[in-house]
Amino acid sequence: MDDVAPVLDAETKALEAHADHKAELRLWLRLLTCATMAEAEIRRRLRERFGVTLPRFDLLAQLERADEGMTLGEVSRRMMVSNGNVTGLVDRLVESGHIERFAAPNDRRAQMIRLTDPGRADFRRMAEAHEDWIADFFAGLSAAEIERLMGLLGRTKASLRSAIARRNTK
Amino acid sequence: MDDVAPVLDAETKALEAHADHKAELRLWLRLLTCATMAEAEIRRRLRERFGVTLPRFDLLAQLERADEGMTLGEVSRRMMVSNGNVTGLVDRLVESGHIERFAAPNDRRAQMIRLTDPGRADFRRMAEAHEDWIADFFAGLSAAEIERLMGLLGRTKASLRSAIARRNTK
DNA sequence: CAAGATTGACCCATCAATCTTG
DNA sequence: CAAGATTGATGGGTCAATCTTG
Repeated sequence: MDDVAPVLDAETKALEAHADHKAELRLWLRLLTCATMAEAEIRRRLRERFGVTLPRFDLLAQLERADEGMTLGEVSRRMMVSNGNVTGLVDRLVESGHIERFAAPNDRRAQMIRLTDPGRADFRRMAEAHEDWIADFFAGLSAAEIERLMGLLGRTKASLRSAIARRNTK
Repeated sequence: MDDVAPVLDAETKALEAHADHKAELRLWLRLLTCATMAEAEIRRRLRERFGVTLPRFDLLAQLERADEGMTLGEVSRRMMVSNGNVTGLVDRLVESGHIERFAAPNDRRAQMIRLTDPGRADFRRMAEAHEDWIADFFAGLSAAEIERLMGLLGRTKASLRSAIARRNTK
């Protein structure tokens, strides 16, 4: 017994200091793989078939249902990216003719942007193809499986929110 | 009836040309949100607590169980990023002292890299914290839920693979 | 010629600093 | 001083071109 006890103690100690969480780690890697595979394929197809990048597509999507246009700050908040990032994206989308800048009424600090007519037409084609691609990505799942996955990912999202909120209090 | 039929026809036509796939689209957005939230939080914590970026952490992780080192090409394939990208990452990790370059035996074209001793020690601390963070992210799910999610994501991954394979044949 | 690595052009992302306006 | 936008430094990603070596 003398030669066994130290090993058990070491394992117990390790378990207290740093418990094993292989199941969660494997789940995270699988979730990440699915998201990365799909996103890479979307980028590839947007580039190949429409000559556009995903961030540009995302910005156009934000703009599509804002007929009056939006300020750059609003785009930045909705896309959850930095202010400076939006400035550069907007520069390039103005350059390509998809959107146009105009001054905000009532606030001389703010720039607003909106889709041009060709920009809107171009985006509609892309959005339609995009929706078809996504449907194809999940074509191997039944409607019931899609439903269950939605539910579990909803629970995951809530769990993530809590964990991220906990961060700032430790 | 005369005023109803045209509407039905229009809907039928739209359905044929471009079926509606809202459930899949919502599922994709939710999956993407989960992955993005978790990844952003991991980047934030790696930066705040260890002063390291996620790509650097990923490269160190690839290297950890290759005591003999790896070629840059092998790292590139495993991380699924381009060759040129790896060159830059390696430059910065050599600069910070985490890894070292050496010439491959038997092939004078190839560069190899391996962890330095301090690099390995640093990575071990990060990896342990990383595993704890992930466990915390999924703390709101039961073991059974984790199991079901793993299964559904496995099916999703398979569906994605098929869809991506289908791409090149259309 | 093909494969390993590097380089340069470009895009996307962050942050910190700055300028203008409320 | 706050907030909206821009700029510059830095890091990470792609691709195409190049150089060396198998």
